[in-house]
Formats: sequence, structure tokens, C-alpha cells
Amino acid sequence: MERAAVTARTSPESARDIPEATVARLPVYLRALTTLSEQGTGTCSSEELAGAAGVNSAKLRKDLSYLGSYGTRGVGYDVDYLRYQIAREIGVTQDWPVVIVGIGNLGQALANYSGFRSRGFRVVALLDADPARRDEVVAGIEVRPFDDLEGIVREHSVAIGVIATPALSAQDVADRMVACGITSILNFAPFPLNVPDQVDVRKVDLSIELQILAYREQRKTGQGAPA
Amino acid sequence: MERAAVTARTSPESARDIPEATVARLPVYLRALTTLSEQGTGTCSSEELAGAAGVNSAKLRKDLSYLGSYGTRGVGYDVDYLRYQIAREIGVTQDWPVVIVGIGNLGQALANYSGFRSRGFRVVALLDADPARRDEVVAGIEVRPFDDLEGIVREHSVAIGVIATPALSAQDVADRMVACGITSILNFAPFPLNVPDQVDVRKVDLSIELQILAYREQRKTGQGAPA
DNA sequence: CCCGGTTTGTTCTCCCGTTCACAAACTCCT
DNA sequence: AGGAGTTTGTGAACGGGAGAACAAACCGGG
Ligand SMILES: NC(=O)c1ccc[n+]([C@@H]2O[C@H](COP(=O)([O-])OP(=O)(O)OC[C@H]3O[C@@H](n4cnc5c(N)ncnc54)[C@H](O)[C@@H]3O)[C@@H](O)[C@H]2O)c1
Ligand SMILES: NC(=O)c1ccc[n+]([C@@H]2O[C@H](COP(=O)([O-])OP(=O)(O)OC[C@H]3O[C@@H](n4cnc5c(N)ncnc54)[C@H](O)[C@@H]3O)[C@@H](O)[C@H]2O)c1
Repeated sequence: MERAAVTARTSPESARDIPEATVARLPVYLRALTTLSEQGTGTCSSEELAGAAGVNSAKLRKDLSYLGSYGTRGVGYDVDYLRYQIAREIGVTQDWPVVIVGIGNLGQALANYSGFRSRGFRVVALLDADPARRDEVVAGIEVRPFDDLEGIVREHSVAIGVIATPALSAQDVADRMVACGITSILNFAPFPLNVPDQVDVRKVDLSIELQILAYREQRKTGQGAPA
Repeated sequence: MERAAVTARTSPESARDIPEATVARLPVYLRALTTLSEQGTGTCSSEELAGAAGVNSAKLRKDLSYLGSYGTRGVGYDVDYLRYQIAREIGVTQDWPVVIVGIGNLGQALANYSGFRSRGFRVVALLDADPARRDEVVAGIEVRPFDDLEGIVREHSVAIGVIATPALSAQDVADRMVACGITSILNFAPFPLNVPDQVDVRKVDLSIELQILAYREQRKTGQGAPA
């Protein structure tokens, strides 16, 4: 493995570079472990956990092996211990401040979602360019003008921004975010954002998901049109 | 590849099996082409289209080659012609009826989203188990009891269902959907659905997206904690 | 102390997707 | 008509991820 050299020079504790695909599954394991823990399960095998997470057990074990050797052969994994290790690896042991820009249909739903808070994300501000939206209070947070972005980002050291504006505004918003020092963006607008290399963007595009389903659906029915 | 046999029996025109990854990008190209068309662009090169879609031009050409040879060497692609070909391949030349179950924060945002309609998806019903939600009208559509699912699915030949209920209800809802004949599910609840093989599920998990960003963010700052 | 049963961690192989690079094909200008 | 310039479509090399399979490690009982 030629990556051994690189791995060796990184910092001592848990800093090996984890494959992209594995990183995307760790949150799923985390959630499954939380559920198991709440059910009072103290220990679980890779088979059980894989079942709860909806993945193959071999894949699960391989994924966990990137973090280190946290299991015990012949026994399994200690639920709470493993949960903490994954949480620490992902970085959700502490709170991440987040700003949401674009408080329309989707932005309001996001602001109202309790699942973010419980997973280590704290919405510190809701921003919207529309003056009519000011003074509105969504999820107990006042909607503020978009120009307040820079001040808020500095004050709370915000690193993560969420874009829920129309597609046409998305690039402008992203540019402003980057200028303020935000380095991670979750984009709901159907527009391919152009950002500097050091800035990470993840996009969520609901229409695309439906279109993928439509494609498969069409093939199932022998490309017949729906009703 | 053992799936070749299956492919062979499908109908003659444009029924090659397209790689998963390509299918996921076709909607992106479709949107980029629509934008170009609205701007009055009649022809575009793979380089231009790739730029508008945010991908590599080589990848774009390879993706399009799975559909057939719709370009002209030395010239490029006819925007409207290519757009139609992709739309036909995906199956969005006709309307797909869709039901949304769970009309809470997220379900309401989805119901109000105009982008689905314009991309070939028609919300035929909003369903919720909470009696308090009945008689509410969201996006001009009346919220109906969950038990109406079967009748609606039959009446409109619905093949695609969207789940926006809490995680604990998601599996029940999915089971009911499958029992009614729905064969494609878009799941927003953070729960790994268990469905028969012939049913396609795509999940959208917003918390996971944020957690992936948090992981990368943590590595950027030398695993330091945020403010 | 030893042995059978269990489960992890890892190795190996295969497949899918990405990217490079280039020949084939087309246009336009002379 | 021919050649220069442009752009597509694809063959081939490469890297990463999925899954099977197995050896190493652990537990408990005798
Ligand atoms: N609603 C959904 O379910 C849904 C589904 C899929 C995709 N999307 C996408 O998510 C985005 C938001 O959707 P929506 O339905 O909430 O739209 P919306 O029109 O309800 O809300 C958009 C909000 O963004 C604000 N805004 C516009 N320009 C801005 C700017 N430059 N700076 C700050 N704020 C600005 C508007 O004032 C408005 O409040 C869109 O890009 C849409 O395509 C939404
Ligand atoms: N709101 C968000 O932005 C957001 C973000 C990420 C994930 N999610 C997920 O999306 C789902 C919905 O989120 P939400 O914020 O809209 O929740 P919500 O509580 O606002 O709405 C859930 C709705 O589902 C209905 N419901 C419950 N059980 C049902 C059943 N068995 N059949 C039919 N309807 C039922 C409830 O009556 C309620 O109206 C949740 O699983 C949540 O984790 C939401």
C-alpha cells in the first residue's frame, strides 16, 4: 500500500485519510448506533449493526477498519464506545455553527428541522434578501438581511453555509459566502456552483432524484408511458 | 456481465443499459441545455455544455455516447435536439404522477415546489396520518388521510411515492406503498428502508450531507474544534 | 491449560467509473 | 476540390470501491 508513507506523516491519532465512500456511510452507522444505544444494546456484532444501517457486513467492517481497531474478535463492538469514536472522527462531538440563506419554502423547513441541532449543527442565523421577510421569526430565529452575512460569520466563526435561494441567486450567494470565509457549502439550488478549490460544496437536488427514479420506472414498464 | 442477457431482451431503440453514474448526470445536462435554449443558444460544443453543467468535457461526451451519436463532429450538439433526446431517455417527456406522504415542514415545502411540475412530475395527492392536518390545503391540494393511499394510487396509476414522515413511520409507509403497487420511492426520513428487490428507493439525507462537510472541515483546520 | 465456537480485520479479486489521448468526421475558406 | 482547423466518439489505462473469503484473535467451558 503506497499510501502508508503518507499516513505515517499525518498526526498520530486517527488522521489516516478515509475513503470518500466510507465517510458518506459513517453518519449512517452513527445513527444506527444511537438507535441501538437508546434501545439499551451494549454490544453488537458487525452483522447486527450492518442490518440496522442497511449495508453489507463486510463493507461495514472494512469501513470501521479505517478508523482503527475498535472491535473485539469473537465479541463485537461496544455500542457507546464505537459511537463516540465515529462521532469524534466525523467531528460532531462539538457544535458547528451554520447559516441558512434563502428563507422560502425549503429554508423554513430546514430552519424548523430539529434533527440538525441534535446532530451537532446549530443554526446561528437565517438570512434573506427580501425586505418583506425581515422581522419574521422562523423556528424562534429572526430573519435578517443578507448583508448581515459577514458580521454573523465573523462573530460566530461560521464555516458552513446552506443555500436555499432560487438558482439564479445561488452563485452570488456562494461568492459572498466564500468572501466572508465560509469554506463548506450545502447547496439546494439547482445550479453548479463555481468556487475555489479549498471550498467544499455538496449539492442536494431533489428533481434529479425523481428523474433517476423516472428513468428506472420507465425501463421497468418496458418504456411504456404512465397513465 | 450477467446482465447482458436482460439487456438483450429489451426493446430495440435506445435501450442499451446506461451506467448508474451517467443516469445521475443526465438530469444535470438536461437542465443546462434548457438554460442554454432559453438563452437562445442553438448549438453548443461539449466544452460549453460541460462548463454549464459543471463537469469534465470528456465525461460529458462519454455519457452522451451511451445515448447514441447525437452530435456533429467539428460542430457540436444541437441544443433542442439533444435536450429532447435526453428527456426521452430519462422519461420526462410525459408526466409522472407522484404522491407525497407526511405533510409536515418538509412535505409542505415539497408540495409548494414548482420545479417538480416543470420537470414532468405532478403531485396528485398529499397524505398525512394526523387528523388535525385534514382539510388543510397546501399548494392548492387538499391534505387527505393516509388510508386513501390505495384508492389514489389505483385511480392515477401512481408509480412514484415520496416519504416525508418521521423516521419511525417510514418503514410502515413504505410497506403500504409497496402493497399498493408503488415501485419507486424517494425517502427523506433517516431510516434504511427495507423493500422488495423490484422496488427502487433513493434516499435524501440532509444531516448526512452536513456531517460530511463537517468531517472535511475538521480536517482543513487541523482537527481543531470550531469556535 | 487447551479446544471449539465466534467474530473481527484484512487480503485478494473483480467491476465500475474517470480521464487521457487520438483517430474519424465535419465545416469553412481558399 | 483540397487542406486547415475544430470537435466528436471511443479505446485504453488507471484508480477506487464492493464483496467474498480467510486467518488471527478472543471467549467460555471442561
Ligand atoms: N421547495 C422545495 O421543496 C425545493 C425542492 C427542490 C429544490 N428546491 C430549490 O431550493 C431553492 C429554494 O426553494 P424554495 O421553494 O424555498 O424557493 P422560495 O422562492 O420559496 O424561496 C427562496 C427564498 O430565497 C430568497 N432569496 C432570493 N434571492 C436571494 C439572495 N440573493 N440572497 C438571499 N436570499 C435570496 C427569496 O427572498 C426567498 O425567500 C430553489 O433553488 C429551489 O429550486 C426547493
Ligand atoms: N424538515 C427538514 O428540513 C428535514 C430535514 C432533513 C430531514 N428531514 C426528515 O424528513 C422527515 C419529515 O420532516 P418534517 O420536518 O417535515 O417532520 P414533521 O414532523 O414536520 O412532519 C411529519 C409529518 O408526517 C406525518 N406522519 C407521521 N406519521 C405518519 C404516517 N404513519 N403516515 C402518514 N403521515 C405521517 C405527521 O402527521 C407530520 O405531519 C423526517 O423524517 C425528518 O427527519 C426533514
